[in-house]
Amino acid sequence: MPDSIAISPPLTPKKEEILTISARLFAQKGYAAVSMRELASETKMTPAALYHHYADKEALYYAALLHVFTDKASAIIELTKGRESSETKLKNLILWLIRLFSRDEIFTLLLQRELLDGNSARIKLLTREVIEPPFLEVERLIGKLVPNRNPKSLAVSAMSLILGHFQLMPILRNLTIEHSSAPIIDQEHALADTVRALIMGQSSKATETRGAF
Amino acid sequence: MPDSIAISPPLTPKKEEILTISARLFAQKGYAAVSMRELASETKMTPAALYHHYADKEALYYAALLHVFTDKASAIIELTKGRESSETKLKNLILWLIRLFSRDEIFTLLLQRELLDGNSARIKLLTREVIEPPFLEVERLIGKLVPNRNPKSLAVSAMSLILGHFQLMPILRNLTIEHSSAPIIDQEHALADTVRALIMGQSSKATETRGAF
DNA sequence: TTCACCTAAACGAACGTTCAATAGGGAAAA
DNA sequence: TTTTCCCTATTGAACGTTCGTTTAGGTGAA
Repeated sequence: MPDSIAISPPLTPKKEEILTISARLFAQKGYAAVSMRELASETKMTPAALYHHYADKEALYYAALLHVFTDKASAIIELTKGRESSETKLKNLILWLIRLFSRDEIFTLLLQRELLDGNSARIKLLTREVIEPPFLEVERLIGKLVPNRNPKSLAVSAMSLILGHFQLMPILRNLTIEHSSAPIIDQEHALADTVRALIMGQSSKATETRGAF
Repeated sequence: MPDSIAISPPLTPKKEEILTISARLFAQKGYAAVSMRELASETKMTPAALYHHYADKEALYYAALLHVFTDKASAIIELTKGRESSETKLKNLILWLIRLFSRDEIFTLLLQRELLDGNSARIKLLTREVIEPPFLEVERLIGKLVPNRNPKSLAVSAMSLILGHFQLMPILRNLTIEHSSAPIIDQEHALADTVRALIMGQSSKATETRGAF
């Protein structure tokens, strides 16, 4: 048994640093708008040194995607194994899912860009590593809690609501909404309440007590 | 009084053709991934001819944005002036909003890209011309129909749900969902039912009769 | 004649990428 | 211990291509 658990990606510290910085740049500006020279400059290397670690720009981009996406949903297992009620599990799962996006901007940006420009293989990676695990668990809990409705379409709606919320963020700042001032943790809980209301099919008073987004 | 109503953009047919083709390319590949030579080739001109009509690439891109976004939400006036009940108005408004995205892929792609890369001025354009008009009307109707809840946060959630649904589309094809086969008009109504259920705070049986997405 | 519209050709800059050369550090040989 | 060797990591420089853009000149309708 090896000391380290992560044996799948044998990343040297240097490679890890490259991928972290590359992921940030690709997330902020998009694939086509980032040059190898800029990546080299940010990682304090020459372009030629970059090519020693990765065959070309696309390989570097894909490695950065893997670095950010792989095992992103692995923490789900913790949430589903507990002794809590299904209702509590769903609540925790939704909150965990929301924090996945709200607390990792680079991850969220890369995901949004991949949804626009990802080819079939990359969309499959995204589905398998990020979306599907929480989706299946949400669907399972809905089947238990709200059996008279279609769990699949309801789970899709829940994911859409969460994703759409973060997609809409840049516009919310222009809609004269008093949300921005609220602490992040309150915004997370408010969104979680809305998602739960959508699933349970009843208005939760919590959205009132917690205020708007 | 001129014959034509649209006096704001005095677009020649040639310019209109340029903008239509440019909007398609920018929507499909993104600003940085489209070259002036490609735009010239698609419009059957030389690059230099393109520069006769637009000062530079950014001006052309912004003009294409204006062409696609401007007055996109003007049809709302028709929906709000009628004699129908507020409930019917809301229903029609939601359906109209959904069709805005589902029946104009170029518009939807440009909007999603602008939400990622748009600067402050462009986000404001997007807000003013596209998002805010239906948003305010949805908010107003919610205030009438569900007065005990926060209209603003509920309207935001409705918009998020719709936008997120189309953002999630590429992944739905990988989630083994039986939705894709359904006619577009049924998908539109199913989504509309979900949005109304979110607003009215009750599960609508319609999502069952119409099936999943 | 004029002027909007177009062309061919080229500009310098930036792009992705390659290559020969070299520095550095640990293992192997002396 | 010292020397040799080797391999990884890195460099400066350059390759050819494509980029956004400009220039000088042409064409055809009013």
